[in-house]
Amino acid sequence: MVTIKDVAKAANVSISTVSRVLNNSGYSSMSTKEKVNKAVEELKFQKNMVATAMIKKQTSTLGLIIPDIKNIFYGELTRAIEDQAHQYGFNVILCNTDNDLEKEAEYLNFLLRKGIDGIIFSTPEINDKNIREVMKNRPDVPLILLGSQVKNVRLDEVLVDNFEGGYQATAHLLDHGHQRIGYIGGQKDSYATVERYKGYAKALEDYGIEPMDEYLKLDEFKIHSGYHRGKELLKMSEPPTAVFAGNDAIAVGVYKAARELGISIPEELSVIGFDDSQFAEIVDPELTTIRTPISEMGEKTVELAIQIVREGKNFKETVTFQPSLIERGSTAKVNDHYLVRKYPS
Amino acid sequence: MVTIKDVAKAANVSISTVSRVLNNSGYSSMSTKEKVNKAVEELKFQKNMVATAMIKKQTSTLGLIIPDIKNIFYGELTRAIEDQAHQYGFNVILCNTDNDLEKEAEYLNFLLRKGIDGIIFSTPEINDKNIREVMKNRPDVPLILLGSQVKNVRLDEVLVDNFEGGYQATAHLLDHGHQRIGYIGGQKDSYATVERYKGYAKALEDYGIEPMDEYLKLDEFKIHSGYHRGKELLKMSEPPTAVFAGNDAIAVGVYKAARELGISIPEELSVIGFDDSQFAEIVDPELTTIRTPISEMGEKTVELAIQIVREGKNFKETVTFQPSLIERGSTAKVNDHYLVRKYPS
DNA sequence: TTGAAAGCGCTAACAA
DNA sequence: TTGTTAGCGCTTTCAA
Repeated sequence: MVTIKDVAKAANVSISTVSRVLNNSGYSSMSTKEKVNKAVEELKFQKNMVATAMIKKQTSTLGLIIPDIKNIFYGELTRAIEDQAHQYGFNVILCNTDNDLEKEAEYLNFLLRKGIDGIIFSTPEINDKNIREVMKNRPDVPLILLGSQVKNVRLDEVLVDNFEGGYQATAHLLDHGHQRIGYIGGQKDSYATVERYKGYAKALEDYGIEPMDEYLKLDEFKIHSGYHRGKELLKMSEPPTAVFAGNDAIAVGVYKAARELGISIPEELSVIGFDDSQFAEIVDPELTTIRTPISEMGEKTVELAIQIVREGKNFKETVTFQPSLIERGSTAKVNDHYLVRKYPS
Repeated sequence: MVTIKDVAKAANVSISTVSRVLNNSGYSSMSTKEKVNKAVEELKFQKNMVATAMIKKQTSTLGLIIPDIKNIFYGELTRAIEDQAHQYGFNVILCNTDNDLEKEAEYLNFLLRKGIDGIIFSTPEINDKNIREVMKNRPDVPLILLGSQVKNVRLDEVLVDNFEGGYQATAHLLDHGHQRIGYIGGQKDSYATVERYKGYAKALEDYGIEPMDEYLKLDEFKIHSGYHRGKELLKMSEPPTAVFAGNDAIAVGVYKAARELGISIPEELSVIGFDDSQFAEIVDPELTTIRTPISEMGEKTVELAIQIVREGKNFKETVTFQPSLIERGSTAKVNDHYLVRKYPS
């Protein structure tokens, strides 16, 4: 390994001089600069960042905590984050926790000991236990929440307006004449699940409809959840004519359930998703969904994180992005014929 | 920050004693062990891994180079790799290159300077330029190829038998009576594209059919490629009755093309994919595909990498996994009626 | 404008 | 069984 020492020897200067020209700090004459740069090139010297990290206490790496990178939503989010981090000269260490708090704690421990410069949390169920622990023991490490909030914890947060999204989705369905609208959410304690539900309930209320408990199902933000809960919904004696799925994966599961039951979308059942992930354009009919500006949120999060790292202070800022309705083929006017056929008198 | 020094002071021993009990190396009496451990607990001491890395020249982190984590195939692969790495106490730094050699070089540079212990390469088009550079300048850093081979470079490799997979896929179609079979591959120079094509061609040959250039399309391993190339294929005056898609994403694109042209799968067109990714079970009908044992390959790769890191030598081993046919609903017997309808006399 | 020297937090001889 | 000491490769005073 070529070190600064080798460069110093080759350039016939001291290592501190080499360091100075390498970092463009302090003074150095043009001629020594040239000498040093020449030696650097000849020896193909690359500064060892571990040594720098030890002194500066900065590693130019961020930790990213998510439940599962296989989940397409996190794939898109992670890509945006990694790209932006790369722009700023940072690397990201990926941590998949499966929402397991112990696993999360292990990762946290590792990240902290490796001296990462900041941690981005993006898990649906954020339990404050680990977060509080980190805040207490390592107040120097920037933490940023992406997509979720934690009760009673004040941190920088980047969110999508889930309430608004839930409202838009439900209003869209109501505007198409649907009255029996199911909601299949993710984890019960998830911020997104709760907020989207609130938007859903508010829309129903505004349209003069009482939310029915039977139409409310909570599970996980996964395909199989949508499938099972969707089946439950569709097999009811008075099934909903439309389903607001907590995310696109759940919507995909609902498609599958409907297919198996011979129910066609959107003729007999309208489905609306959330996120506008890749899934939305793959299914047939293409999925009407609420777009979460995933990339923008990822980018903003990294910018915030790096700003905090550089300026050394949390802003305790909350940045909220607005969702938007993307209308495709999975939602349509409620079909009275269907109602008649399934429930004659 | 609590350091080993603080612990030493609290336990009333020297720092080397603390280091010894921390690492369970050398001798130390039961009583001092207890003293030290107590101090460690009280102070909540965590060993700074940056300092250790500097001395040991090991960071317990691996670099993973892929084209794009948004791509569902790499999501699954990355998850398997990260999990296994975590098992061994390693972290992984994610690098998305978009197959851009310059970007790849940048990442490589970073990883090397950060002292990562090994690099896993998993990109379809592996150009040997960057790899050779690393091998030359940093022969001490383990490199492992996952999913691809590079000409004239001998490295540890973990592969799936692409030829066999291509053969199986094509034979399956041929067994169903198809004679006009299209192949839509990924990047022209990609190892997977080429090997799968060879398997395809060999199967045709074995069944006495001459491969036709018009039925061969190459693009990228992406949905839109499958869509565009699929349309080209399906709009031919004598279109194929079956398509072997180079991967599941391409197959999804073919579905879309078929849908737009009013061609139904599998009645009028059989489609077979490759990988058995999440996409396969989402589409309707579910996709018949060749299963690549993604998780197993990811795990094996990490095991190899860590073995090399620990034992300090490359084995130059090639591990090949066997693919398998997963039959679902997208392939069926060739439909003579269709042929007649579309080409009367 | 440059160099000597101390030190980041830890490990590993070596001596005691 | 323990402590002293010399580094790992770099940055950063401080003197010169």
